Amino acid sequence: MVKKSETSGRLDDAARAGWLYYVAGRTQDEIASSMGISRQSAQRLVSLAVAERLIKVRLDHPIAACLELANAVRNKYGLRQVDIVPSDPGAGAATVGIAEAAAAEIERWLKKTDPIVLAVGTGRTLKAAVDQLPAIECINHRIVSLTGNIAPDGSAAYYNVIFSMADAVKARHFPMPLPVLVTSAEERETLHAQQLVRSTLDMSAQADVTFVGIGELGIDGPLCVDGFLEKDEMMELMDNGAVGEICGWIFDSEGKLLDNPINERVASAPIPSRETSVVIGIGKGKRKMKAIKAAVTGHQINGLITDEEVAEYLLT
Amino acid sequence: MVKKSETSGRLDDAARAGWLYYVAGRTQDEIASSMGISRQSAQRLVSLAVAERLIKVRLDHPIAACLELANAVRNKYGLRQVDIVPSDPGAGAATVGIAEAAAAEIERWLKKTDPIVLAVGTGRTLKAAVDQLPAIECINHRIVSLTGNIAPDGSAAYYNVIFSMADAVKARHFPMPLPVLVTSAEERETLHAQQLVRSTLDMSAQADVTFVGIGELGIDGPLCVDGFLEKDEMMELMDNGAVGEICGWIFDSEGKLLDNPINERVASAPIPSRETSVVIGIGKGKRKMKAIKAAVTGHQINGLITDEEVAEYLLT
DNA sequence: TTTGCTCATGGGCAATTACTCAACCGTAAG
DNA sequence: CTTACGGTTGAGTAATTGCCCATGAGCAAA
Repeated sequence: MVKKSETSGRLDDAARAGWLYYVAGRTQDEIASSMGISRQSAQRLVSLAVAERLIKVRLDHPIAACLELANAVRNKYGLRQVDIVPSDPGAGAATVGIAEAAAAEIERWLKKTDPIVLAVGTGRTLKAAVDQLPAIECINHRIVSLTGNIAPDGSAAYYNVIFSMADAVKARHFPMPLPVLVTSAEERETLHAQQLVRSTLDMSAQADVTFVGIGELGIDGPLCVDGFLEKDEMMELMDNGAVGEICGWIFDSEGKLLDNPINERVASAPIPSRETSVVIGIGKGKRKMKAIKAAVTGHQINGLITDEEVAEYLLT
Repeated sequence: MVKKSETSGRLDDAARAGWLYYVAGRTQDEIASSMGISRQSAQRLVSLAVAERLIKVRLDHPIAACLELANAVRNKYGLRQVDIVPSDPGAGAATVGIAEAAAAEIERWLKKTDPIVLAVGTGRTLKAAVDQLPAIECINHRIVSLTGNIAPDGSAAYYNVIFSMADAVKARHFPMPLPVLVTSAEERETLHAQQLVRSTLDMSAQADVTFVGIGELGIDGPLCVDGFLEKDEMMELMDNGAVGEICGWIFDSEGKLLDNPINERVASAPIPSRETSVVIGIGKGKRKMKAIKAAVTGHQINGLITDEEVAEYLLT
């Protein structure tokens, strides 16, 4: 009781201070005196509210330039939905902006009243987006993971986003109790034949909407950084024309899935049908340009959330 | 074309600047140089984005709703201070939450360094609040009771809170050595003329801040339960339009003190001026709704601590 | 009880932001 | 051509905010 109530009491104070500051527009001095604390403490509470992600900021204006780019990209590649966020010239964090936009889009789907199946892939950008989600209750929806949640070392993979999502969203969650890569095509068959896995795979195939991160290849790409592939395996893949991956499925610059030993070992569910559902890819930045272009060219995805920089590249 | 596109172009710029500022977290200087404008112009664009409500800020915490309600109630009734605590739909205890909030507010006043006079009324809620107070030493302050401390049967009234307060707070205390109700207006005159009573009454009139419980009428209300009024007296009062009481002072649904024999026998000090001091009423729950609405409507109080349920009722 | 550690606090200061004011630009009316 | 006006700009300045640091309270281990 003591420790708990004190901690949450502090968060309550942070929320109150943050509200007074951002919503009511008071200065930190006013907040301090009205809450009976020092200005510095008020400042700390406000920044705590930000750090704890209690404060959500969203921009409610279609910036003309981004809208035009989005239209052009949608038409050129025949996508169902495109969101472009402004590029941040100063650069920096790879998920600034795009995470908020993706969160807004996820939220839009979750707020539907008709029950939906929402599938999620993996990736740092998607994780950042999910972290932006507010608390939502949507008990009618089901959320299913396309990718396994077990890393090469046997631990739960950090960037498996479905668990982060479960923190914020009250809906039924279906993780995929598999490694991301298995040792052989035969092992994959065996594992996928299990009843529990089978039903999750079936559900993912019925997804109404899917959010996936788009990963670039290279020794700095997620597959290597997270230890799924060795450096030399990666080099060989790239020599064979691989440029990107979604949920571990590796594709070439045409967006065709490669017919190689790695893809035979990917235990992820297939990317849901682009005919019957909306599959939204998320990614931005120079390093992902080629992968994104390939994904939209080969129709691995039919929706895209990215930034101006990538959008302009897609239009060249 | 010229005027229109320039205006919307300006809004676009504002949106972009606002995005860079709030979402990307860049400084106005950085925004200025990246957009090729002066720092002042960047600042203007950011504030324009706020003024045009392009920037939506949301606080993702249960307390946000309470703060919104508090603001609305404060504005609607012209109150100086409003605190709203979350309603606890499940639990029944009438003092859950509100007591802690009231205690925090009392503490805030007691921590002031300038000497103040703090007046207290009576009531179960106020008692519960005072029980939440930590030990404080504030020898510069004076605490004065508005109500008598003698019950109808001659015992010390349990819900006279000043004695509970004395347990926790080291400050000079001034109880009111009177019954709550006397037998006639004449007796009240006589008692109030006593030197000791006189000086306490004078002090209460100078209160900087006052905390009072708001009591509902009815045969289950405090005046009946504690034996101050008989059932038939209560029925008659209610027939005459009485809906609530503060320190025994009975008022109608407009918040006007009733001109009746009961009020002539109330020995409590008058409620301190709402012009010169802060008078904070405390109460929550369905049964007190009418009384609370009357009290704020008739400006018997200019501050309020209550719960969401009552706040919503006050706004209808 | 002492010691060492963590963490919240408030003071102080530098960075950042908001506001005021005079000047300026383009336009339209006289 | 002049004048008045609405709106914008940059400079300057006051207000506000972010951050570092010394301090002290609280607490657990010795």
